[in-house]
Amino acid sequence: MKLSSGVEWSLHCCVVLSQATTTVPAAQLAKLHGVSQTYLAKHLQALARAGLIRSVAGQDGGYLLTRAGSAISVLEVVLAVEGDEPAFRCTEIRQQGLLAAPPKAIRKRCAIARTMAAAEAAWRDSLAGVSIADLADTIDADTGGVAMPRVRSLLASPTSR
Amino acid sequence: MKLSSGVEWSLHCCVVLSQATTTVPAAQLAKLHGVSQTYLAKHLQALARAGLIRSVAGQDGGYLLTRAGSAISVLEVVLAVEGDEPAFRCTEIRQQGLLAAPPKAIRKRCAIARTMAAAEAAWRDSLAGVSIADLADTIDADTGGVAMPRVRSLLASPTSR
DNA sequence: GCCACCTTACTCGGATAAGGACTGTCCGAGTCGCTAAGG
DNA sequence: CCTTAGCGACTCGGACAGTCCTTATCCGAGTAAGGTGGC
Repeated sequence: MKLSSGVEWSLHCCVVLSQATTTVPAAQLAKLHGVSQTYLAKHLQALARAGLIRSVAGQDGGYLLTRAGSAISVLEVVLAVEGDEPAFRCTEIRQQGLLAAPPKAIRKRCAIARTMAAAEAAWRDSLAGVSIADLADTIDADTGGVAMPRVRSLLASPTSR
Repeated sequence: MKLSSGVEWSLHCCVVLSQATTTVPAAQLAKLHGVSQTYLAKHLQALARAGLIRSVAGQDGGYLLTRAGSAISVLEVVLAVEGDEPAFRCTEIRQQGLLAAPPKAIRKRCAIARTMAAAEAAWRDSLAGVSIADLADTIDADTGGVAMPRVRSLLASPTSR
């Protein structure tokens, strides 16, 4: 089990975008975080397809959040990048081989699949309870109120544009 | 995010092993579930390395649980197959690029990493609360008490041996 | 002075290679049970 | 009848290819802003 590195990148980018008052190009987001510009673009496109961010083409274009940071959960970002398919996929082993279960038992979902699904639901609930704004607030608090003003300052500075 | 199919196989095998009174060869476990014999062996070896099952070589050899099914959690099986590394790995993006955080902020772990870790902890807690014996009981209940006796019967029959 | 058009530069978007992990397979080393011979 | 040595077959264990997904990259289509010429 491994999460794509794009999840981390996307979450950081969403926090930055939540501080922006105008569009931010993908190239600038890449420079701010020191990651591959072209590969980050791929993940931003996934976020755009999911409707979390919106793209503006042409001069002075870039990306912006479609909603307030407080209205976007971490779960939405993770699912947009990773896909909404469950991590555990039941292949119905119980219907194969010598142990093939009688049709009567097929009424209910496989107990193992239910157990794994319950765990994944707990994971999703945990992520659904945290918003992008919460992340920004926490990061700001961790740095004594320095981080977010600095982000806004860098976004406004024309040098990195 | 995708879990290895070996997780599903291993869990089913552990349920079967919890019903066995003697060793069960890997080949038989594969036939019971209709899966690849050689590939299943790979995952069983992982379970053995984790100390969940023990291998017995030679004639009438095979695998057996090292503990009672009630003393083995689903989480242990999943971690044995998937590895105990967390799904989300923080690469410390906050220290890279133009947004490189001041050293003062490095005292605490990245807020994003903490959020992801908390969700993963919830996932693990959920899986840790279910044992192999619980799975066996649930499967048995789902089938009206037919499944587990049938497993024991097939394990005892010499035809599949 | 105002408007329309054009040029320009910048942006995203999808199509295109390289690497690594999961999936699947094979054969060899080691071990236990059975057999048979000897005491 | 009991012990013991040898044989045989069965078991696991690690080493070896195939395929899919993640990672990384590139160039082309589209678009908005700014400048320019005409009215």
